[in-house]
Amino acid sequence: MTTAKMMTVKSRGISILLVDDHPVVRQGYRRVLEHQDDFSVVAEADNAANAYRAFKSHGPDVVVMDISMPGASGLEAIRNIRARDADARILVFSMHSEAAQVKAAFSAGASGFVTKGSEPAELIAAIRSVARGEHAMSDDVARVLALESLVPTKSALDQLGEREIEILRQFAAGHTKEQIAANLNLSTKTVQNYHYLIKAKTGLRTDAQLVRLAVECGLANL
Amino acid sequence: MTTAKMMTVKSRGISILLVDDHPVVRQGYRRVLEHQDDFSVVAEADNAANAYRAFKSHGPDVVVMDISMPGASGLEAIRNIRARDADARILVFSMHSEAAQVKAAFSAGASGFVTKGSEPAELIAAIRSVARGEHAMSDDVARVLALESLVPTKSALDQLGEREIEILRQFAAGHTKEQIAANLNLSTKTVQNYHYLIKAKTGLRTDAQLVRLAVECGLANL
DNA sequence: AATTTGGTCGGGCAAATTTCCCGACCTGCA
DNA sequence: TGCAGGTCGGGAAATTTGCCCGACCAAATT
Repeated sequence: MTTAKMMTVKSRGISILLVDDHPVVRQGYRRVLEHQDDFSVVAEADNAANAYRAFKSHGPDVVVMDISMPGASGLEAIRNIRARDADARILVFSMHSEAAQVKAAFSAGASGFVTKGSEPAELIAAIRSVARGEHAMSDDVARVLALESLVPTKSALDQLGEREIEILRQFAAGHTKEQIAANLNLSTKTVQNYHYLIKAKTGLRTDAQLVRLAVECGLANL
Repeated sequence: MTTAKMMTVKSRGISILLVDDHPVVRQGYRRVLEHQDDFSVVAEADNAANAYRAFKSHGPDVVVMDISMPGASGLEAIRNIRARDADARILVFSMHSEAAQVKAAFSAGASGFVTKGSEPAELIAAIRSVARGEHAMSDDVARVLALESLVPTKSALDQLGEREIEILRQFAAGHTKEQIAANLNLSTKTVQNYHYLIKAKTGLRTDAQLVRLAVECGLANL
């Protein structure tokens, strides 16, 4: 819709904002990307807040963002950026390729999703795609998503309700059932019941497995 | 001891084997490192087994390795490589900087430890150091290690016995107490007692917190 | 309007587990 | 020789889990 203003800023290349909390990793991407003649990394950020600031001041064509960052979720950053500019093109670049995480990213407003397990060429192609206003994802992500759209609900997480997910998140974060109950204004018994329900629905037996599930699905960090 | 053979291979630069399970990340490092005139990345590997093979066939001056890899632990890879060549120089390049993980890496035979949160210059300097046969670590790692050598036993893990650590590891991996008991030829009761003891010693209350502790200390992956 | 569906919230109760405390064994060490 | 500390498990009370149930409410169906 309002792509005109973009055009005025730069006529030939694709300007990129890099967001990742690891300096060396950022440097690496920067070199990989700048090896392309038409790419130019105009800014970097190491957290969600700085990403938003950098986006405001540089208005890059594409934001390449690692969503697993300390503090505010990368999803938050995506929402913030999109709230300010509904035309922003954000390509998330993640370690994992859980269907739930991918969906969350897209529904937060991302235009693409590439895993760190992809070949550099895939990343580069994806950046070109989202710069063109298209959506893009790496092959492995597409496969996971396709597979889970065929098989009823393979992802184990979307068979969980809103409340269950919230409790799982807090549980994985290390909170006691009493703390969770207090946080959500529930009785301890209810939290216990949810805890049981979550295990029943996911088929998991151990609390440790629940934590791993939560981490894999991007509900918890570390 | 056997540094002579190294000398014959290349007389001027530092040859490097890159080990990381993410292709794009590897590409990034490769570019960062090859930007240095005297560095040359002679091989890459995406897991522990390939790392060992690549080391055998290329005999690089320095191995730069991410230890958080799927399958066999990176620590295992370090031990394997050092078992074959006690002179091998391995620089581990990790996300975390937990004292326990750092110690584990060094006792496995690593020559250096740099976190991904470090500046590229630190990585480069560290590679030069270990190539010279010295030990190296990034500032943040040094700080963590120094701090924990000053404070009695802050690291929560070294107050745990051998057996307790093993049980914590298996527990964090998602195994049931019964499975753990079976694996170690113990009664379920004993495993329960250890589980209780671990929580008592670490001051942790929740199973989820135990998992996080284990992951932070490099006992478990993911 | 009536009903079905599904998420949320919690009580109840038997069975299982946790929480502590205890004793026994073995090893290294002073 | 004796003590400290890691390993292994029993016992008993307190707590939690596993599973089932009913109640409420909101949205979707009929």
